[in-house]
Amino acid sequence: MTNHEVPPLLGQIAHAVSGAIDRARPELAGAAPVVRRSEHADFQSNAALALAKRARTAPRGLAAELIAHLGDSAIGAAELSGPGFLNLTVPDEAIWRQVSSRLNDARLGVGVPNAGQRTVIDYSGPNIAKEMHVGHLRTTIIGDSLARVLEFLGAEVVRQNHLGDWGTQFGMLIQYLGEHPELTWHHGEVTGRSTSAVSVLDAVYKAARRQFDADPDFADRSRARVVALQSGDAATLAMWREIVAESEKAFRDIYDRLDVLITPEDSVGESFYNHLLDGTVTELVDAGIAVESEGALVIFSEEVTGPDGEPVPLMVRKRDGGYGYDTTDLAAVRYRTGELNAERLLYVTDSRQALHFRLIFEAARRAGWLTDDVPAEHVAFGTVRGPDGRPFKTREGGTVRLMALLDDAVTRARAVVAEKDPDLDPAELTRIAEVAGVGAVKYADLSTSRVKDYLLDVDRMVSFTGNTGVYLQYAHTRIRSILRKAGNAEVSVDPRVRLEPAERALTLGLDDYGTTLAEVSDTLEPHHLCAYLYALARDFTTFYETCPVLTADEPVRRNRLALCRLTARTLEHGLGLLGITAPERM
RNA sequence: GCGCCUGUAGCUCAGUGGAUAGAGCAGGAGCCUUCUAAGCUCUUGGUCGGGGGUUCGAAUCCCUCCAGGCGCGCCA
Repeated sequence: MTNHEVPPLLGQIAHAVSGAIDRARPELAGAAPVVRRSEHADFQSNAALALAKRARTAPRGLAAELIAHLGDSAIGAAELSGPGFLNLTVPDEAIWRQVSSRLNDARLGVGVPNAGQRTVIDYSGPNIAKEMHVGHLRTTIIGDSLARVLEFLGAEVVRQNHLGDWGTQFGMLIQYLGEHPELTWHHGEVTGRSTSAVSVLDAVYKAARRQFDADPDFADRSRARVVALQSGDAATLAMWREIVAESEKAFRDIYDRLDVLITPEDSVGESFYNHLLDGTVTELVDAGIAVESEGALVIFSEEVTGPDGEPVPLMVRKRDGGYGYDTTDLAAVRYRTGELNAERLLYVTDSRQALHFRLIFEAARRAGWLTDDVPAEHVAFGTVRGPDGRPFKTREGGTVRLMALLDDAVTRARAVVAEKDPDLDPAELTRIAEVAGVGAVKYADLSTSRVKDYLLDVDRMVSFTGNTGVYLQYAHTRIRSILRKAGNAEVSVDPRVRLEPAERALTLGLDDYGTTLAEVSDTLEPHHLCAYLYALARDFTTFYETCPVLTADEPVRRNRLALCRLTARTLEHGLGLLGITAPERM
């Protein structure tokens, strides 16, 4: 196994066309070669069309010049077509060698363009003592996939789970629990998969809220409890810590089941920043960025105005002297760049917070915590809606618990799997149903562009036909089946074998993997990876239908086995970067 | 009022200024003595919200209008 990058053919071709441009028209040196995959050949270059005007010549003539200057390159054949397209074909041998090199590389020949880039990703961020619901699904799944992709591309990823673990609501919760010692809410005391300490706490919180609104004496005691918490009263803090710990156990169950990589060590909640808030505010005041207004301390935006035409403020310190989330987020930027040495900051939250982060980033730049070479990006995503187009809710109008959604998906997956293969032993059935059900939920979420509202339809997700996570898993198991039957032997490639059309499409697709991952890194859109893997699985299926593997004569058989192995590895790896398991059989 | 986002087939969605706008689902017709039929083949279906403009070329870039969603100081 090697461990170095295998440059994609597309890049090699682009380089060759660039060279031709430089030689044919030195005054155009450096112009983009505009090379793409093509329906009419392996690749096409549209450079002549784009450059004809600058070169003061007809596109077809310029295209012909480029062909003449291609010289000795990776290109096998270049053909002039239409108004000035260059149709470029790569020799079969060169394509087979790509397969061979990738197969022999531990990283499938993918490079590390993000090498060493310290990237802080803020995602998931559930609230302590509250159930995780479908609203947390997107941030958790998208953030986790991005973390995996960036990490694979060499970035030093720092996950930050910005837990909602601080605030006045804990006063009433702690007070209520203290007044009701008969309540059982600890992890060990609560049984059943769909109940947990946090679901009990969620209910307790609602009860506390009701009493808070109805009983002025309790409200007073709760306010006193908030003061006790903030001033560090030992007993109150102990209770708070217990609540946080119990909640984190429940989150852990969800994260385990979702198979996401975030760990307790990544939990850096709002409370963590408490000791940094005073310093943060002082710095902002000293720099003249934060100013007093109506008794509060605010930062007025220099870019955005509100309904009254006045600059929109960030609330740095409330009139009552307290700090809100604006201050916490400012402190977090300062900490992440100053202490964690972040070179890239990502925030995976819903799109409604777009203005908030715009203001935070603007203020952080003015304060010098963010500089031009440290990009801070709000990785926004749309609202989760139900099949009726309205925000996803239960029939009663409540939020849908994430664990209940997963239970539902897995239960339905189990029914489908049992129907497809009635002889499956129960343990295997359970395993496959889990992987298929959870995979379906994740794939459905990751496979559309983030920013649009996301329509969550469990029926559609677990129908398991067409463009779903299961299609990819199924393609992978079919390949594994072939490889098992072939004895899982080491494979080698004979580059002299002629490529069938289906093999050609598959190999050119396999060559695009690293390019696709780089695109995900640039756009922070995991759906590009989904689309890539789906196309790859389709290309494999066409190959599977038209090119027999096990019954083929040598050396065709060996080459096809190599293609199977590389496709299986690419699918498995790509699914892995989406956080989806690729089982051996299903 | 201002700002951000969205508008592509009946439905859900792709679509880096390039050749005939693509998938899946749904509808119609077929394919299992042959590597897993969770699959495959064929087929029906489009004024790319409307109108201008830039360009040899626009779903894509610019302007404008329409429709929907979200946001705009003491909740996160």
